Amino acid sequence: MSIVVRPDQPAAAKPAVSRPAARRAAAGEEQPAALDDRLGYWLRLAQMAAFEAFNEAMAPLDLTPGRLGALLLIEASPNAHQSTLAEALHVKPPNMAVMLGRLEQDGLIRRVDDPANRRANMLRLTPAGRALLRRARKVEEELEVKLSAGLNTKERAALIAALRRIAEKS
Amino acid sequence: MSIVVRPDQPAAAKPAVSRPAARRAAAGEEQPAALDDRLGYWLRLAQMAAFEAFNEAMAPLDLTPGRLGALLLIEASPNAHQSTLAEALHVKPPNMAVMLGRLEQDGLIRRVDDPANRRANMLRLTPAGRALLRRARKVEEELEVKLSAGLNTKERAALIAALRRIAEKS
DNA sequence: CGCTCACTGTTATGGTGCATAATTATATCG
DNA sequence: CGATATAATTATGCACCATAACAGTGAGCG
Repeated sequence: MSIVVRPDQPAAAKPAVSRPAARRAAAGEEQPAALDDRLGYWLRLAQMAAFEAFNEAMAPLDLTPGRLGALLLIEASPNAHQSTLAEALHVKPPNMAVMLGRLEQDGLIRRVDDPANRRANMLRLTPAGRALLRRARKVEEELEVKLSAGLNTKERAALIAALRRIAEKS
Repeated sequence: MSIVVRPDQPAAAKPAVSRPAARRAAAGEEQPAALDDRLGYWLRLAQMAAFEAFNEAMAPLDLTPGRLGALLLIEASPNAHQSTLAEALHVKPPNMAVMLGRLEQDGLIRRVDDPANRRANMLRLTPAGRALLRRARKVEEELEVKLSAGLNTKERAALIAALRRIAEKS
């Protein structure tokens, strides 16, 4: 992909104005747009591509990253409370509530009153939820393979480690 | 961050950091959290962290990733058309229009009629736009340093290359 | 006990980003 | 000329996310 945009017009007038001499020297030719060696920029584009691929693959299962994340965590930690889940998924409690409401309506999870704390709900997968999760895992594996195509195992691990360091910065 | 949620045990010991699936498997535990060795998952979290850091740093300049990207591209490619810019930034034309409208209102860019095509606008930075860009570059550099802290030059390059490959998959 | 305060979850509400559809003006081509 | 394509814009709707306000419950303390 090209970052530097070429005006349709043969640009008779070069900028001639102050163009910060960042590191244009390395490119040798025209000025690089200063966008394509930015971590944040590629992070954004990569995430968008991954998101799109995910949606496409999971559409038949009616799963979004958030929904799948919730199901996975509920499976891994049955009887977890909503607030705990919300924190783990970086979702605000109000939005967690509506999302779980939909999951429950779809018959994928159940909310069981916690006898030890009648304010709280314990979350559990229904059989349907478990079944969906099995299907999702297959789809997700293929997706992961596609995403990390071109990366060997070691590169992939390094990538995840790097992303993790960035993510855990805040 | 911990992926496996423990509701009952009040997380006696701090969950510490998440544990890679491999280590868990070696430890004989059978239920992996299944979230923390996913490219898509960490991509999302890293992007969120980067986005947050960006917003915080750029708030005084009233810049978003999109706005900054537009300014940078306009600087690099003066007289570019809106549609070209929209494509480069992965923004739909309608949204590009309102965004550029705001940039123009803020006195950062100008829309000049293209004499060769009276439907199109040629985009240029105003002096104020150039000035803001100078400030933004400084902020952005510090930000980039923070983001890639813990990564040496080579690792950073590898990370960007990997992200790029993912982004360009679609 | 009764009061206050913290917590769990929920609903209501608003902003923002992004997408599509429709509109206007211009360009291009048969 | 007339049909179709392009560039930009406006209008509109939706999904996501955040905050605020609320109801029900638990827990500490005089």
